[in-house]
Amino acid sequence: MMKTHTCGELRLRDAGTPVSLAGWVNRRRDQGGLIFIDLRDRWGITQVVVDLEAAPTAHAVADSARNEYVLHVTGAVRVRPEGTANPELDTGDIDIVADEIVILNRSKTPPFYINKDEGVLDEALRMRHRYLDLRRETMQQNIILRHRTIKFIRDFLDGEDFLEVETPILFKTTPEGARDFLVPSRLQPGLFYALPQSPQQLKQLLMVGGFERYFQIARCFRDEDMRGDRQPEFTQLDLEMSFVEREDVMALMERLAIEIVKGVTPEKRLLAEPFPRIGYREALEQYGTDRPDIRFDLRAIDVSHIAGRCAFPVFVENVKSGKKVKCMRVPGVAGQLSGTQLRKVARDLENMARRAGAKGLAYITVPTEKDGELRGPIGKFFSVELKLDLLEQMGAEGGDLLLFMSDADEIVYAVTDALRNHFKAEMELDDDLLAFCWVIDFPEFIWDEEHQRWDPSQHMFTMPLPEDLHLLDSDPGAARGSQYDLVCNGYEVGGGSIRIHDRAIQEKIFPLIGQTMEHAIEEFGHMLEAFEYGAPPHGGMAWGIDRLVMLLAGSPNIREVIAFPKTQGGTDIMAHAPSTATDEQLRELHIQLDLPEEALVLEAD
RNA sequence: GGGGGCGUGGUGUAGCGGUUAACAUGCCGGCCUGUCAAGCCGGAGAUCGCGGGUUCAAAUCCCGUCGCUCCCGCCA
Repeated sequence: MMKTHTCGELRLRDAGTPVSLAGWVNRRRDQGGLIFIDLRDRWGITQVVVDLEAAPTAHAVADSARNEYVLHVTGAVRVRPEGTANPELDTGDIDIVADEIVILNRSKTPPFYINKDEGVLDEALRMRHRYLDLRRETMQQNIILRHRTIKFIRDFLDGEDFLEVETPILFKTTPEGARDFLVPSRLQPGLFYALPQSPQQLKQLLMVGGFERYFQIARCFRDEDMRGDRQPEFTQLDLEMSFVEREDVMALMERLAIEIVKGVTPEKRLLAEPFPRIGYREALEQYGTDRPDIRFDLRAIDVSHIAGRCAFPVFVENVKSGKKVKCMRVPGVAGQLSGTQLRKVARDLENMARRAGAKGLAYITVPTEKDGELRGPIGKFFSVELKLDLLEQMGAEGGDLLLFMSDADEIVYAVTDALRNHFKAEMELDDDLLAFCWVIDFPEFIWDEEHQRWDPSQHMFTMPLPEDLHLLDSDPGAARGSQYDLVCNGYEVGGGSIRIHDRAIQEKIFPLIGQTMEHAIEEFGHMLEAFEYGAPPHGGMAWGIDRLVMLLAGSPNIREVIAFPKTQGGTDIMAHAPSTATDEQLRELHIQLDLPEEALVLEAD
């Protein structure tokens, strides 16, 4: 080995030890006769001192070294002279007096700073030189954190008797409902593999295969548009258990989540333990989304029974026709604003509501003085008695801004979500606070207007809640699934369900979701057949590892915790993927291109 | 498919109709034996993403385009 020690481990106790270190020049300080080099590796930084008189050859080498050069240093550990220790460095009590320095490799001047964190850097530049970006301390820490998280999960599940089993990447379309990535088969002309959107089918078949407790750190592929929390390929903790009910899986998974946080990022705090459980319907009604960030308490509250009696015609008519009037209380804001400022804020919020589909956004402000009038365009429509009812219902205090939404449910949800996200951005929430919650009682199906049929809200193998099984025949829309989603700080970090292991129930699902039995058998016949050979009751969960690590790292997006992520356009601008195939390759695959005119092969820059 | 943001020396920014295109840092050279964001002195480095238009005059205004990004659709 070229190194006797890492650059992060030498201390006072090592004084006098002869050592060999190797790493990158993080920074060089040339004093003339004395040169200091901060040598960096992934474990830390150690200061190397080179004395012109004591080691003239080493000094000459150090003189020519530059940032990011790769050096091998031989010397001895010495306690730093009185008053020159650096408390900022773990190794700051000592330095290495170099006897010999070898340049293992030189480096061009890097295109961006590796030795200091400048905050926001152009992502295209970072991606083009990702191997350099990865040298930066934050990226090193993120990737290390990712490793530790996955290691922790493996150890935990191993301790719970789970087996890690690999499943194919070249497989067949899976029932998640996203667009598949296809891989043409050379041996079977005209046929295609689909990359798995998740190992969903395979893990269920592993249960039929008798393994009882399976997990996998599995790469998954979905050909959909990107977001900050979505990549076309991403990593799941995929997991399945036999002979369990919903509570068994949830309890184990909750314990895993808590232990990950405590074991991997002990500096983080959990908002609540046990994790709160929120019904899907309740989540939509109060937060406007099925993945609420419960670190802050802005909620939409139904005030139809009050607003329906006020004199504002819109509210009265909406309530009469069965629509709700919802109210969101924004504490304090109005009290701090002048009339002009308030009207501007209200106008901006209203525009936001319109973009979310609403026709408008009514508001009132609560007076700071007792017995004051409600202000705002619709304040005058509330009598004194109604005003008191409203303020009590909302728990409103002087200076609060009350926002009113009244429209079709979906629009009110969208507005609620948009408003919450807007205020969230202004609130500077604490990233060290992890607000996990479970969202449960999802509907088994969601109505698809476009295709006029039911769609599985999770996937077609999700078992309805036992008490709702009878609804499959009478009122499928009312049937709840056994699904559970694990949400943290507004991100869905995982989800799972108890699966259907009974072919009879499975066969009821297909026609409801517009699948003919013939088609179902063609695509999923192997599943149906497997269920006929003693499939055990089973259920499981899949976690988005990228999102989980992102939250643990406090990163703004999952690209920060993925070594080589893709851009929003699905490309890798370092390696230029995707790229064209040669005619030869295409011929072997029996593929002809039929490109739209404008797509004359854009080789990424 | 749609809406928004950004693009100026290597990097991060300023400039927003007439400037020698500014500042910091980095880079190159010199000085310096206890620095650690080292310091001091000197120097090089930008056709302002690209194309077109408006104008006597464009980094600046307009249109288009490319790249990155945020969001909606899509996707759990």
